[in-house]
Amino acid sequence: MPELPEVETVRRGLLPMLEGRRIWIETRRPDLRFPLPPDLALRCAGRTVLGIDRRAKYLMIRLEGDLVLMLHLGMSGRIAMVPTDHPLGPHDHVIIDTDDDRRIVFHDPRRFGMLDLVETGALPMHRLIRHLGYEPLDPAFDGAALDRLLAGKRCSIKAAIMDQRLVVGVGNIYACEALFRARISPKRSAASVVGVRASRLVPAIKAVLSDAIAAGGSSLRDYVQASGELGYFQHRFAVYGRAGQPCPACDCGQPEGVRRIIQQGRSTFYCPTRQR
DNA sequence: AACAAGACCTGCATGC
DNA sequence: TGCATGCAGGTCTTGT
Repeated sequence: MPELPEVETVRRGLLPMLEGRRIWIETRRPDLRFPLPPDLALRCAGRTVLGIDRRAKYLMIRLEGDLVLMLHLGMSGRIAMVPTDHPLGPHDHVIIDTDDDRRIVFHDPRRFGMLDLVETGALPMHRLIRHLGYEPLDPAFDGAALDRLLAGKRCSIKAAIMDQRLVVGVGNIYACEALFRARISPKRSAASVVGVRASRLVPAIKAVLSDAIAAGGSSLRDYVQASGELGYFQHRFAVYGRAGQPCPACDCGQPEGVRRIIQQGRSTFYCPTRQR
């Protein structure tokens, strides 16, 4: 269920367990979104983890020897720390064991997730990385950048901010939440978001993502202790999943409340009164 | 060139 | 209970 905040929270949870540790990988199923590199386990065996970065929704586990283990959680991917004698299930596809006897499990029922091993120098040109747009929390992603990205775009503003070639990390939930916060209708054409609307959107995107990361970070320690899972947390959304409920920010006076529509085959939630 | 639709998978909630 | 349907937080590929 990961968008950028969940992936970032996984990164922060994983880092203290893996940084500086030697790791051994076991692949229990070769076919995730695409086939795993066949020699993945062998090439990683016993290498030390130097650090973990994030680019878009990809985790980049940096290994000694100029290798990077790329991990994407897809729709249903989860990372958990489990005891080494914990029984493994049918969807526990990849196991990472450390030299201090910890075990990390990558669990992904739908198998839209992926894992790849690339040389550090080749990473920027990796086919899945090459076309990615701005990091939304990077200061370089500002109003002027958004203006350039949206100019001439005829798709909806929601489709635009979910387009990973423009800005990364914003998935279906946080697209809805950011547009709500910026009071912009998700149906509006991207190119029509200019002026005062555009000036609200960049801060809104940064704020919803930052708030969610903060919420994940604050719950992470307890959550790890409870279940072993890293990076999943209860988070309250203003509009996502709240069709029919009253708009939390205005008194619309309409009985319908938060409206649900379909855009690009995905559910969109918004307040038609507040968002224009 | 830009956009929408289809594809990939499984699990879950709902309704008959 | 069984079965069909629709839905789910992603994104690459295909088709118009």
